[in-house]
Amino acid sequence: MIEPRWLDEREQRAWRGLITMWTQLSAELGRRMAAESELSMSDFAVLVALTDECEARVRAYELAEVLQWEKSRLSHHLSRMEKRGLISRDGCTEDGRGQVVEVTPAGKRAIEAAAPAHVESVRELFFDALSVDQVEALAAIAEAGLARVRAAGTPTPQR
Amino acid sequence: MIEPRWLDEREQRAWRGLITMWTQLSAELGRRMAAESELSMSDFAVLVALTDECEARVRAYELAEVLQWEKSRLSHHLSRMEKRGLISRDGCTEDGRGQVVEVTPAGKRAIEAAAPAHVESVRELFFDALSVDQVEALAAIAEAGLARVRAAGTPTPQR
DNA sequence: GGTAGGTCGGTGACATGTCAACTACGTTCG
DNA sequence: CGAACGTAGTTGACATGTCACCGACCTACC
Repeated sequence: MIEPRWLDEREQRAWRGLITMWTQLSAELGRRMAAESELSMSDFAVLVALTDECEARVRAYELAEVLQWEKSRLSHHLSRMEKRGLISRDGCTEDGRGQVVEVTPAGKRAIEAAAPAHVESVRELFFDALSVDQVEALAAIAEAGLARVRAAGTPTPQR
Repeated sequence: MIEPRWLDEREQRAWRGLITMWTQLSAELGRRMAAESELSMSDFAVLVALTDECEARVRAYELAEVLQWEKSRLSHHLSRMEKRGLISRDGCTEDGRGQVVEVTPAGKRAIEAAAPAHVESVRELFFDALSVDQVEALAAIAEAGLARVRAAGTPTPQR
């Protein structure tokens, strides 16, 4: 067995730092979101995706694409959100297999109520700690990393 | 209601990029770890924490501290790992409330078998995409962000 | 001694995410 | 047409994580 290329000290710092930072940050954002609204981070992500689109009605597979979620996860989550009245689903006329997802008025109200505080939190907990250069660097790092994962990752999980 | 300070385009790019990159990266690392060993990423994290310590026997609250996990999560996870024979727990003689956690030989074998491939994956999927400067920048960003979250975050979740 | 309050850890109910399998429909090509 | 294969989405079993709460123990302080 070949001795693996262990992480050097610098990489170790970056890697463990990234893990801990992300874990803590997303946990805290989630707690705040839950405390101040009736939404979880996942609910929020779905509503953002639905609201971002120009079209009000979005095909489920497009949603999965945008969110980069497994179709199964999306299906389960949409069921829960539908039960809570945040979104609605209807069969698709052009494609008998398809489902079309739409935000309900209640869903729209929910995200509009939650968004401002969430953005504030993201700033307070993260961006306020960074310089403009660091933000720029982070964007580049994220893009490079993502490209790498996409290239090397599992050919097709259950999208 | 004050108009919130929405994210500008640069921040948006960094933020969404970070979310997607991290989600995909950790998912792929998890899939690989699961495919090539009997461990999940969480199991691995626990074993690393236990193995990193100079002492072979570690108090549970120390583990929670190092991992930055809620005590409840740790307790559940240790139960599962104990059932699978990866770790063992014993009452602590100095403190009647305490538990002392220890890696079993099977646990040691498991992490030693899993670690090389995991490091390779982390390199292949992430660090190989970054320059030395970017790694340095990332470490700084992670540290700045973490410090901010720690400072502003919820005073005491259930650690 | 005793009691108030903090700390360590566990438990149960529940929310969420994953995988594998399945149904139903669409597409291609003989 | 129709068989074979691909795609959209759902389902159920299960692993994991969270919250609220409990119980045992420790530490001060009277």
